[in-house]
Amino acid sequence: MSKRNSSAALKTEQQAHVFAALGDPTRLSLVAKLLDRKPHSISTLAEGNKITRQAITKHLTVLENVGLVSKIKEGRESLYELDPKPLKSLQEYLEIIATQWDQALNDLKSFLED
Amino acid sequence: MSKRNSSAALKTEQQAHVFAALGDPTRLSLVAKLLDRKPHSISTLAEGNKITRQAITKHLTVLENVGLVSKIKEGRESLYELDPKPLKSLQEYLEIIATQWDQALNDLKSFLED
DNA sequence: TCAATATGCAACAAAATAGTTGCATTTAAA
DNA sequence: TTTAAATGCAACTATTTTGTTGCATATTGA
Repeated sequence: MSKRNSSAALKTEQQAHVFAALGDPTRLSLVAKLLDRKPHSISTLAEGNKITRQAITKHLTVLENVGLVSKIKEGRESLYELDPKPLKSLQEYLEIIATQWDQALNDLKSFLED
Repeated sequence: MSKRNSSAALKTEQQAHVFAALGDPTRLSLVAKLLDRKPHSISTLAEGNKITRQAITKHLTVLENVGLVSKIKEGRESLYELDPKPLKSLQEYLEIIATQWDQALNDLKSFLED
């Protein structure tokens, strides 16, 4: 079919993984904490949470597996920082969807005005 | 602290539910099929899928629970159609995030240019 | 009315998730 | 060199998810 080069044209499968990674309140709040684009240690990210540090580590691994965060070992701590690419991709994906339904509405409008 | 009235200011918890609903390849493909904004029966939506109709029904229920689709019973069939509001909300949510990280980059830039 | 179509419902099983606890390892600091 | 801090790793449990099968119910059409 049509050829697209933008990152928004990734397979549905891939996008679903990113959606899934964001589909947990704990992980979404972790992403929110990382929005300052600065590296945060696991301990820092685990602060204030009700669940254990180990659980937080697992969530960070999930985010890392879909490329939403990257991990850098520095001294005795592991620093995580956000990678905006997958989020950008999702944004574009939703834009495409929005375009499609706007198109559907316009088609309907044209039809009704006929 | 700042007050926002847009639907993008919903709780993280709520957004996470929508992300989770989209975080499954089968469900995401169902949403794609519904993008024409027309009502589709369960059988129609199940066509071509490898999994059973009953499984599709469950996925549709998940989508319905987060408000992404609505169900209308017509005769002997159940018609599902897309509701774009939650998707719009997600889009705005991602836009806010994008704004935040752009801001972070600008702050960094200003700092470095100092 | 009878048969085919479209769903609904419920019980069940397998697999993935989310979280915990306990202990080992590595690094920084007193 | 001790101690405290930050993680890593593994085993284990509980819950949720995903999907199946079998059967019942409701509708449409010949």
